[in-house]
Amino acid sequence: MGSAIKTSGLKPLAALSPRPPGQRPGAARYELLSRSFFNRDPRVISPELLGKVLVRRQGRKLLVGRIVEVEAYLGADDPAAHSYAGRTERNAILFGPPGYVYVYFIYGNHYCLNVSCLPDGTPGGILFRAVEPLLGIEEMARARDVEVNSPRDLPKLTSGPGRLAEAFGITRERDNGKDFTSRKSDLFVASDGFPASNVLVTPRIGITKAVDHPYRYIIAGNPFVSGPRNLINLR
DNA sequence: ATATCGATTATCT
DNA sequence: GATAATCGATATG
Repeated sequence: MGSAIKTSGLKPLAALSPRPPGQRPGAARYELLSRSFFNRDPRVISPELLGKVLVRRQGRKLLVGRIVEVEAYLGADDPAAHSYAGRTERNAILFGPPGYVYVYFIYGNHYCLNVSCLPDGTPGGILFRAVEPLLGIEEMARARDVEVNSPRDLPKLTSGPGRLAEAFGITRERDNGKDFTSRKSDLFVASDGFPASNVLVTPRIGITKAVDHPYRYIIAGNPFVSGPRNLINLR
């Protein structure tokens, strides 16, 4: 506590995350993603999720981040997935209908945000690994207790699954089970018309099982992608 | 720049 | 009792 947070005047790295021509962040029109969008294989959804925006309504404030990195997790075929060993109380959301928020707590410290995929009864999900902050940067900096003095500091806010969860105030207690496709929800995903480009597929990171599968999807070159810069191994 | 390590707790064996 | 879909700090080149 107590460390000053200076964000006044800071803008998102607009050059690196272009919007539709002439559109400013506050003017974005968000189009919700549908239930059927998530009712598919997470490996098909993942690249389409890149470039979409994650939105948190916080009272009057809006927290918005451009999705730049996700990972797909499957069911019985995927030893790295939480659903691999079958349904439990913790992972129940992954076995439910598509488009719902799955949050888990890890390493005694961090929350991670996922969305359920595939039809009711078939497990699968997508882990949100990094977003580029667009709106609510001051609020994110406060939530992270990070000092942002230059654009170079911005990745500290939302680059990494634990970081983005903290920046958006995401916890299991607060958010697990929410409908990701409802505007009534205070946490949802939407399209603002920005088309994802330069999508690259790599092996997933931070796991010890099934490390060979290329199920990590990133916007190549985007500075908010997490992990070592060299971990952009093509497969 | 890369490598290693400690923190801290819910969940599962 | 061990592990974990992580992070931040420290050490070393």
